[in-house]
Amino acid sequence: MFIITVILSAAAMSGNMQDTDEIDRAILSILSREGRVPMKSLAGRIGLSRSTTTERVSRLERKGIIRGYRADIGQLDEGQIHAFLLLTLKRTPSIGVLDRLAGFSAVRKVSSVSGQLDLVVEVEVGSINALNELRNEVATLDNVEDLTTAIVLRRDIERS
Amino acid sequence: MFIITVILSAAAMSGNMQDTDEIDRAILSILSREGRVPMKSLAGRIGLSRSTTTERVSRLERKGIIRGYRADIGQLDEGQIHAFLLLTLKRTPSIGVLDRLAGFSAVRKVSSVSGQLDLVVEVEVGSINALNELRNEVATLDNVEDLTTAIVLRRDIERS
DNA sequence: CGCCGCAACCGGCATAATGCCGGATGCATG
DNA sequence: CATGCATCCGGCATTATGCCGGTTGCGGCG
Repeated sequence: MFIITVILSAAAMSGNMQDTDEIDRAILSILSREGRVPMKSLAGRIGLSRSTTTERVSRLERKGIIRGYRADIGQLDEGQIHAFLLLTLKRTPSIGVLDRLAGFSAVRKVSSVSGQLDLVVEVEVGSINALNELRNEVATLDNVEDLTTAIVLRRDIERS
Repeated sequence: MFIITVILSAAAMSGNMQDTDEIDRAILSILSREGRVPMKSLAGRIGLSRSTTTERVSRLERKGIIRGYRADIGQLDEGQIHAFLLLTLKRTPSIGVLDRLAGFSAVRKVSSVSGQLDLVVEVEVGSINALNELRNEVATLDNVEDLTTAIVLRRDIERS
């Protein structure tokens, strides 16, 4: 097999398409910080035309590399209580539950995990009452089989 | 101070402005899931005009309640495995365990929690083998009663 | 009690961004 | 050297945005 070297108009570097190349990473880097930036200015920053940039972004979306765009919600009213909700689902791919979870502003992070658990949900609320309400709402979501709540008493180690 | 009551054209209910009212919460709920939705369609969904909706969103941004917009990236840095180690201790508190955990460079975050669990440990390793070794080392630490490992398959939500 | 200011709302118009094409280019392949 | 393919660009009709003035309901004040 020959070495596939593509010199693109002296601007882009070599790249076999396939997955994410240098340009895609630049796009992801920008969009992960400025999710609402217009395609036109994104294009300008990475040095491609608007239509090409749009096409690349759509491809990243289709491929699932960009799963969506989220507004980054700050504290609604000074949340202090952190907790983990450990969820077991009845059926495991559950888009519905994720959508609902994303709707709670208290939800900070959701991870799909292997093992008996299915989701680790990190939440931040302003009061124990709010936590209880959230807990009840999450527990009664369709497809949620089991829910364990663990309130963070102390943050012992936090890096990076 | 008097109660500021705003009756909005028979559509919205009462609400004191000040912070976030019912409508703002609707906006946040939608934007937290669809960060790139056009203002026009956002407006349509919450039942206000485009300009009013835009003004509300800008206010949320100015107030810092919306911190920004992020593209939700799937796998960004490949090769890194994230996992939660859910620890139950024989006796709590246990300074010894925390010291030992801090000694592992793979340990990213440790939270003391209430409930049946005692510690939620977030780790980041380069391979499944590394995770297994780490798991074994942690499990055999003095004072560790039980250890559940949950590998993060996918990061579904991550804010801030 | 009428007037003013304010906050929240709406609609409209010029400008900017988007969606959707067709067409060019470079490269591997038969 | 013709064909297919991936990538890129530009242009035009459509849509969204930024910015403005105008309306409405209500508390404050003379």
